[in-house]
Amino acid sequence: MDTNLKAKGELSTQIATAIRDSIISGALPVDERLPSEAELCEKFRVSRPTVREALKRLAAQNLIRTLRGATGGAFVNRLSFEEAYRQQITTSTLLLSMNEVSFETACEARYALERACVALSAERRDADHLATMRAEIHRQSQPGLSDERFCDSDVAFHRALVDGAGNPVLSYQLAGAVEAMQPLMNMITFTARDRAQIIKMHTTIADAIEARDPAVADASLVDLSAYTIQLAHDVSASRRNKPEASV
Amino acid sequence: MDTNLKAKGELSTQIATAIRDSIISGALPVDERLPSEAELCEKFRVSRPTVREALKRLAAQNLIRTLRGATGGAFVNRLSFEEAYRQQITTSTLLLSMNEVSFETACEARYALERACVALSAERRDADHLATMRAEIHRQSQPGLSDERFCDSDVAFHRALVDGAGNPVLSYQLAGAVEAMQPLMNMITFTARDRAQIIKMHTTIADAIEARDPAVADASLVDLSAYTIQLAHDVSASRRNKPEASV
DNA sequence: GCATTTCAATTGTCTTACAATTAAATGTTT
DNA sequence: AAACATTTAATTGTAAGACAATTGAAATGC
Repeated sequence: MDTNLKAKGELSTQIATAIRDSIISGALPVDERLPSEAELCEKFRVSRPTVREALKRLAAQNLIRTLRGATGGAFVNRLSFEEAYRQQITTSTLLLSMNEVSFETACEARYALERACVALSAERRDADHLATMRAEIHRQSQPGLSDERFCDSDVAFHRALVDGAGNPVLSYQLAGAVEAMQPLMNMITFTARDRAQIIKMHTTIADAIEARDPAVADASLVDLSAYTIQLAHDVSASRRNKPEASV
Repeated sequence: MDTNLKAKGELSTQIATAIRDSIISGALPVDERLPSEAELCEKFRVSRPTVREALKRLAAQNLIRTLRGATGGAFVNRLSFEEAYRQQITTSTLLLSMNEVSFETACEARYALERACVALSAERRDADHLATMRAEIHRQSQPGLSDERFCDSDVAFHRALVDGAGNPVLSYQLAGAVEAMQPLMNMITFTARDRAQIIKMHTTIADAIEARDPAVADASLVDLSAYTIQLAHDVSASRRNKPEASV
């Protein structure tokens, strides 16, 4: 670990950066224990609160975990795909909510990325992925299902579709796109008729995946994309006509 | 801001979570000033170092920025696409380096995602994107270019290709995939012959984008993907044959 | 040999104090 | 009166020391 800090910005920031660099460069391998806070104070010649603020920054990025007790301390975290998923979902969600991204733009991105997976998924999906997709379709067909549950199931369906590609990097990238869309999707209250349409398209996709037919799977995903955007248009149009009802 | 903390985990974590929830829910809008540290101490009934650790966590996620001075304080940050790019790149880089993702897997993901953009890019690219692509191809053709600069230019080329789709969400998603690959790409030392091949493929792609021909652009991207993976195979094979030279 | 207790190391939190920074208020000079 | 310099107040940044909480390991007792 390099204890020579660049003379720029606040101390806690500099220390956090120095440790982060050591982690990224591999100088501090996964599960390695960092020096205790007291030792870090000596190394960097700063007080303990300053060191702690630096460590909290790293903890917020899941780069380290801290344990109390005799054998406690700060340890380098392995950034798991699970944690990366979560981070990406929250980042994507904030990005969409803070930058007034239109539904069309987000939707286009989502389906474009998802189309990148279907060909691979049609080739490689195993029985589990297919079973999950069928199960979610069945869940979506149940009459009493709330809108929220329907959307959850929708996400699960597409997640299985993406995971079928068997590429964890792809799954990680898609997680943000798909899940961050959910709040926007929830704004569209599906009617029973809409649900029937969507379930039909899901079934077509599942059939194509089962038949290992990438072309049909891709085509039906394009249909679903167009239909979703059309739905959004209809909703926003009806809201413009009846603005008083759009509370 | 909800000052009722759930009795779980550490105080600084709870406070950070409470404030973060307020930001995500929109209760604290962008550029809103948070209460001063002293006020937060009173609200949450904790000491100032604890409040500060919580604020540092949020600062590490770019959720807030802090300014010193009379009118200083912590302000809610607008999460810009730029910052989201950077976060995603570091996350993706760590993910790839810590989880022993194979070059094939990462490469497959990257090109699959990129293929999702070319069709849109062929439709929508403007003169600037095309000019950037041409300029980078020209740069790549220069004889004395170092391997590192060549890779930089490669990234810039693909970045322009992706940006041509005119969808910031897509650009954001791709940034991580493309840039995180660079360290892996750097492991492959391109020979002059390899460079000529790659430049040829880049030219084919640029021509197709200029002609607004999605099918040809997609096909040449597939070629480039296959060639890159082949190169990686060759490199790893030659390393297996001469392990003593792979220091 | 096993269970219990004690202990020591470490992080979590609190208190108090002071330094650094910044903008506004105030005073001073032209 | 206006421009400039100074002071002041608010706020974050850093420091030092203390104590509490936690936890594994060592010492102790049976």
